Parts: sequence; structure tokens; C-alpha cells
Amino acid sequence: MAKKELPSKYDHLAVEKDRYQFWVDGTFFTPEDNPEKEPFSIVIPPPNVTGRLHLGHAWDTTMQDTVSRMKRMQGYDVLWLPGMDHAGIATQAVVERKLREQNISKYDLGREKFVDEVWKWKDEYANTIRDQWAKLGLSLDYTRERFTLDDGLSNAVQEVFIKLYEKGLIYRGEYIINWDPKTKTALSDIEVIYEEVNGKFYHMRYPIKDSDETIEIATTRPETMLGDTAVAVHPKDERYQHLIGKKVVLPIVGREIDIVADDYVDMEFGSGAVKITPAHDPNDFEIGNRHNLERVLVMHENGTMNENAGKYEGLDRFDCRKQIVADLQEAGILFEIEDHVHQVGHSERSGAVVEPYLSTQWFVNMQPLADAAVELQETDKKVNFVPSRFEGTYLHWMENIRDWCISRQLWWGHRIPAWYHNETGEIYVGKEAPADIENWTQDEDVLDTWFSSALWPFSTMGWPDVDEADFKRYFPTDALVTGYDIIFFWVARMIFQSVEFTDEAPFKDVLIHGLIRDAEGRKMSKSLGNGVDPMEVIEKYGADALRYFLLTGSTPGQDLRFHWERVESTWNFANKIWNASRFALMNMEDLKAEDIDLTKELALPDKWILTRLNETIEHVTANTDKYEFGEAGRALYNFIWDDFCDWYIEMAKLSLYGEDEERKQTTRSVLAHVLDQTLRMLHPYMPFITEEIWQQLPQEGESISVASWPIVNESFNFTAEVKQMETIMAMIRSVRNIRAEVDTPMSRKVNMLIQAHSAEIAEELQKERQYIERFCNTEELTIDTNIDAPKQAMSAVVTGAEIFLPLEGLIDFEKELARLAKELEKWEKEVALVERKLSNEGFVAKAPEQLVEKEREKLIDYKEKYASVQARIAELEAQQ
RNA sequence: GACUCCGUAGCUCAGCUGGGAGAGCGCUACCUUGACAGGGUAGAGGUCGUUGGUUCGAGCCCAAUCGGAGUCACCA
Repeated sequence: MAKKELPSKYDHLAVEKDRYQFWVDGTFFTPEDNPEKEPFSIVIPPPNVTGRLHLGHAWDTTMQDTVSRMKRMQGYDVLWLPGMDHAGIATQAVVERKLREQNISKYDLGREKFVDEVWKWKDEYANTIRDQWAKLGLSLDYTRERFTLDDGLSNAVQEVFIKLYEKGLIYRGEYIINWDPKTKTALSDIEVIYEEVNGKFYHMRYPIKDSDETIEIATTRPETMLGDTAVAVHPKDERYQHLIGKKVVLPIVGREIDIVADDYVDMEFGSGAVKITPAHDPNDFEIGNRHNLERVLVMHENGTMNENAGKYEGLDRFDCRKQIVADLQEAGILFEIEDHVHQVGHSERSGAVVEPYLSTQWFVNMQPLADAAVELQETDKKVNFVPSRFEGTYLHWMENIRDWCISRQLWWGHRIPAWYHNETGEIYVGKEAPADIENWTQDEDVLDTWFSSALWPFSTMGWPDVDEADFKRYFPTDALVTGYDIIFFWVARMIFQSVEFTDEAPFKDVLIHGLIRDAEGRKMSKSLGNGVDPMEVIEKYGADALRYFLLTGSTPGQDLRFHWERVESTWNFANKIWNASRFALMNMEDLKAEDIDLTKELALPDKWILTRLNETIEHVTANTDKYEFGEAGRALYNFIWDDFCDWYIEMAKLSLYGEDEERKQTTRSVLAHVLDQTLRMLHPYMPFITEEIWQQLPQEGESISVASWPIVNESFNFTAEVKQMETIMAMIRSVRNIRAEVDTPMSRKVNMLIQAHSAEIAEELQKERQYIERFCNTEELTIDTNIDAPKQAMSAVVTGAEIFLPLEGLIDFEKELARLAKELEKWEKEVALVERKLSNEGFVAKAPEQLVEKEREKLIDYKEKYASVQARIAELEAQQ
């Protein structure tokens, strides 16, 4: 790639343009299937084809990309498999809405044509999603992209359904399910969201047959009384002993129903008597079974009253409620209406109030599957949850699991592979239709979307063909990344299906993250209109800035607030990297990869920055491995901004602007090396800018995305030099401090004297005097072990030395004395603190040796500093 | 009702297996130093919600308590 001059301002749009295509064309993201390499795999949580990606997707996928990119650079054969989810209810609903706008209902089209329409929609949005993935820079292998409704996955779904059916783990039955009257489909328990609603509590008196007595009951849903088939009381309730076995005449309806005794009834609550509606309440259904009660369904599938509702037939359930309340009040049956706050279930997708509804559906018998999944966690094949607390969440759910209703009354999805014999009612389950198809009718329903998502980690790899190369090589996957809101929906189900069908956990690690919130901490939602489009962020600040913000903005498992200011400051970081690189490139002349030579004599700052680089490599690698992206990102930030830019580059200028050609060449080598290594570490976090700069560096790789990950170079650990460097840095800071104090700008040259505490220290400082001269901007610099401290001077202490700045005429003695007094106080406190620690027998005896030794060293240093400051004060006072 | 998370600088958040509190933004003063003024230098600002306990040592562990958020399960 041709070298070009970098503009002085980081232009994220220019940097990111066309870069993704370069990666895809280079097939860097397609694994090599190289047997020499260890495989590493992740499957993407397939986004719904209902629409555009939001910030949550950006967050989730960026984490996966960061891990994938690092592993790829570390030499793993990385497969990150992309794909999308058909999202049954959600997608069907949006397409239906779109058709409705054209005054077309799905029934007008018929099943086949309607499904064709949905496929068209899917193709359109799949392209949008791929464009968004590209903008985010995700290193996905598109040659393996899958869709939950493609042939292979559909085959896996049928296979699983049939196997479970044959094992008796899938059954068809009549139960109370959660019915969504708006979308007219059944829902599983977790698709129901309970929300607090200000409702009413209606108190009624049902007349006892052949008696003047009444029995008091209460309900929140009076319209269901039309389906009452009993009244229940507690068997031990003395108030009602005489009524058990008697009959009640159901008002309006006139049906005679039994008064039954059942333990379920709470004597303390309400009147202690409960109306029983087996067809419209799950608890009542159970009681109905125990007492052999009739089940009377009083509603249609769309939530209007049916023929069993008599004169209320055709009314919507809520209109019926109003009407029935009025009628019962008039009849004197209903005698009190109380305000009542209670939880009401709503459909997760349509928002409609869920109707408990008697219906025949397909279910998965969960207990055996859940047991196996729970047992897995006690073996070494367990799934490692990050953070670990989510394992508790997961296990708690698994241990209290209820059967899973998997049939959905939709057209968009995997049609249930079951046929019913037209005459005998016999059920046939299989991939192919029965031979005498004319005598059979296939089940109209489709499976819950999550039924296919649950198979995703292995169905995408070619299962049920267990000899498929991808399945053998890349399953089980290494990591799964998702939000805590879908642990039950997806993570749990993938685990038990995987255990059942592959005898393995589907992934080794599962990284759980939180939710993205707006700046005020509110959930981002369409209704609030507070959502932020990731593409808008990318347009304004670039994908790298967005990614870095997302990765470093929170800690695993925690929610993340979106702040534009933080994205902006991340852009500033990118701009800093840009300009530091620009400086380096401008000063590298025509340095080539083979010219980089770190074997020549290194200067102090070279040794220091190389040591710091080693520390950074260790820290970033370890923390990225642990999914601690925030920690790793901060280490990179500090290294780049503080160490590399603020100190190393500034010191390197001495060499670069100097005369010594060999020294210059070494500095160039260090600059090139450190920048190269730093960009590599930063690449998984900010792929675009790192690639752009790296292409300009003296190196011979094709792409940084496949360059090797930095490793610690033991020969670059210069402990003694780091200490020296730190002394000089402390000195420079002190001088800057003093100059700020006496208002002497750094641009003015001043004289400076350094009193070293030993000949060795003096010699060391002497060797590095150029840095002191430059950064303290000295006229005359004297370094000695025996300095005659100037009378009129500002002073400071550092470890191993004292410094004096003779600033005649500028010194305010009172202020200086006050400043020194303050400093003396500081060291006095420090000394006292360390002394107290060291005189604590418990500490000396029990604390780690190293720590105690460190404290002893500190004590010597602090005492020395204290003495120096004290002496200086004495001198000043003597002068006055 | 059970459980989980959060409470640290004005704001948003870090703080890894307990060993002298950090960042970004904001604020103050100064600086047109040849990569960057979206920059640099120096600085102000914290009883780490509260109370006990364990420990030589607690922001971190334990208990209780207050405040905020959430998950699950719920009585008609």
C-alpha cells in the first residue's frame, strides 16, 4: 500500500472508508482450517431481521470482535460466524402491519404468498444489517453466514423436534397457556411481562341453591364468571363447612355449580371463597382437574366473548367486563368495587393483556433436560459464566423450570412436523409427510423462534451431520456474548439442547453484559424516543470511537449509560494517537522494516519506554483474555497518552533534532517498534485507525488484523533505568511546580543546582543531564554531591537528591517558608505513618516480606526528605 | 415474599484474589514550545451511604441498616 502524508487532523470518515472491504477482500476473517493452528470460535447472537441494529447490538458485537481479533492475532484459527434470526412473532407483525397499510390482510394473500412477502422483507433487512456490521468493523466470516430458517437449520429443527417427540420429551396437550389475543398466538411463560396495573377488585355474593344464604367471592376479572364451574373454599374453613357439597346458582348464567373444598384456597385472603374458572386461569385449571370440573371457555381467540357468554357474545372482553359489572350491580349481586393494584401479564411483543386460555398446544417436558443441564455445572465441562454471579441466575431458573409451550399460531417460522389423521386423529411426527397424505392434515402452527435459536451454536456448524468439518473443528464454541436480559430465553435453552444433542456445553465462556441506557439512565426505547442510532455515532465520531467507548465504558455485567461527551473524548484519544503517529512517521525518514535495530546502545528514555511497553503488553493481554476490556483499554490509554506522548516523544526529540546519526537511527527504531506494538494491541479495540496508521509504518505485513500479537520481551526489562527515569521525571515535575509558584514561565532559562546524595547518583544524573537541561530549561546546570546551597533559591526534594533554583528577586520568603512548612508537615506525616506501621508487631510479623521491605525503604526515603526540608527551612530562617 | 446489582471527586464511572483512593468530562491559573489549542503545564475537589464485626491492615470480606435499580415468584 502506498505511503501517504497523514493530515494533521484525524478524519474518521476518511480512515474508515473502504477499509472494511479491504479486510473482506483479503479474506482475513475466514479461518484457514489450518491444522497447525488451534481453533477458536464464536457464533454471533443472530439479530432479528425486523429492523436496524441498535446500540445494544453494537456493544454486544464489538466485544465479540475484540476477542476474535485478539485471538486471530495470537495465532488461533478464528471463526466468528454471522447470521440472523427469523424472529417469528416480531417479523410477522411488522410485515402484517406493512400490508395493512395497503389494506391487505394476510388471509387475502394466503399462507404461501404471505410467507413470500416476509422473505422479501427479510432480504431487504439482512442487507441493512450487513451494512451496519461493516460500519462497525466486525471481523465476521461471511462465507459461513446462516439464517434460522435456511435449509440446514430447518433440518436441525425438525431433527430435534422428532427426537424429543420420540423420547417423549415433546408432547401435545390441553392446558391453560398465555394467549396473546392481538397476535392470536400462544406465548411461553417468559414472553409474558408482568406490569403493575391499577385495577379493581369486584366483590360479589353468589346465591346458594335452595337457601337464602349467599357466599361472598371477589375477583379482578368479573367477565370470567361466565365460565365459572365451581366455588372453592378451604376444607378447614369453619365458616363454610356447612356449604361444602352444596350448589351455587351462577348469576346471569343460571348454571348450578358445586362448592368444593381445596387446600389451594387461602382462608386469610378476601372472604376465603374463590370462584373457579378452569378455562381461564391456570390455578383454577388445576383445581378443576382435582375436582373433575367442567371447563367452559367464554372467549374467542381474538379476545371477544363467544357463544358461551350468552347475551355478551361478540363483545370485547373489556367491554364485556363493563357491561357485566353494570348488570351484576343492578341485580345486587355485585356490592362493592375496590381499587386494587395488581400484576397483569402483557405480551412481550404486542403489549396486549395476556389472556390465560385453555388451548391445545405442543410442549417440551423440561424436567429431564433441565436436570442434565444443572448437572453439567458440577462437571469440568461446565459453562463458565462471566461475571460468575449470573450462574446463580441461570441455575435458579433451571431448577424451577416449567414446561415450555413451543407452538405458535403464526405462519412465519418452522412449521411443526406433525400430521393428524383425518379420521382416527392419530398423530404422525416426521420430516416427510405420511405416504397417504390425502388422509392427513399437517399442524398449522410453527415453533417458537427460540426453539431454533436454541440450536444455533451447533446447527450453524452443520449438525445433525456430526461428520461435518465445521462441527468437528469449531464446536463447542469458545465464547458467547449476550445481555443478561436473554439468559432465560436463549443462553439456558442453548445449554440444555446442546447437552441433550451433543453431550457438550455449547460454549466454554458466556460473557454477560448489561443494557445500554440513555444519559439519564433510562432504558432506550422506541416509545420514549431516546434511542441513539449507532450509525449516527459512527458518522459523527467514527466506529473506533464508538467501539472504544462501548468497551471501556463499563465493567462486565453492568449497564452502560450513553454519553455523547464520552464518545467525543474517545475521539480525542484517537486524534492523539493519530498525531503521535504522524510525528513518528515524519521523523522516521525512509526507515524500512529491516532497518529497525534495537541492538545498538539504548538511551534512558528508550529503556524506560520499552519496559513500560512490556508491562502494558502483559496487562492488556491478561485483561482482554478475562474480558476486562475497560482495564485493558485504560492501560493502553495511559501508556499511549502519558508515557508515550507526554514523555517519550518529548525526550526523543533531543535525539531526533540532534546531530548523532546513530542515536537518531536508534530512536527511530524505538519509535517504530513501540508504535507498531502499541497499534497491534489497540487493534482489537480500534481496528480502523490502527490499520490505517500501521499501513504507513515500516513493516511488511499485509494487514494488522493478521499481524502477530505482541509478547513480552524479557531483554527489555530495565528495572534500574526505570528508577533513574522516575527520578528525573520527579525532578522535572518539581521544577515545573516551583516555576508555576514563582511565575517563571518555562520558556525562561534559569540556573539549577542538584545536590546528589551519593556519588553514584551524581554520576547517573550527570550522564542524563541533557534531559534535565532541556525539560527544566536551564542556563547553567550544576550536579554535585557537595553543593553550597544558594541563599536565594527555591528548593525541592526528590528521591536521592535535592534541587535548587536560584531565583533572586522572585522569591517571596514568607510564601516560600509557608510552602516548605507545608511540605515538612507532609513528610512528617508520612514518616509517622510508616513508623507506626513498622512498629506494629502484627504487621511486621504477618504482612508479606516484600511489603515490609518496601515500607522500610520508604521510611529511609521519607526521613531523608524530611531532613532536607527541615535543613532548608533552618537555612532560610537564618538568612532572615 | 425470595434473590441480584448499585451507592467512591460537581457529573459519569474504574478500582483485578484486602497492603496508603484513580480516569474522563467539568472547574481554577498559566502556556500561540517545530505531532496534536479537539493540545500542554500546574492545581483545587473524596468521613469510599450508615453502623457494627473479622483482620497487623477494609472502598474491597461478614452482619445489620438506609436509599436506588432489577430479576423471579405471587392470593382469587
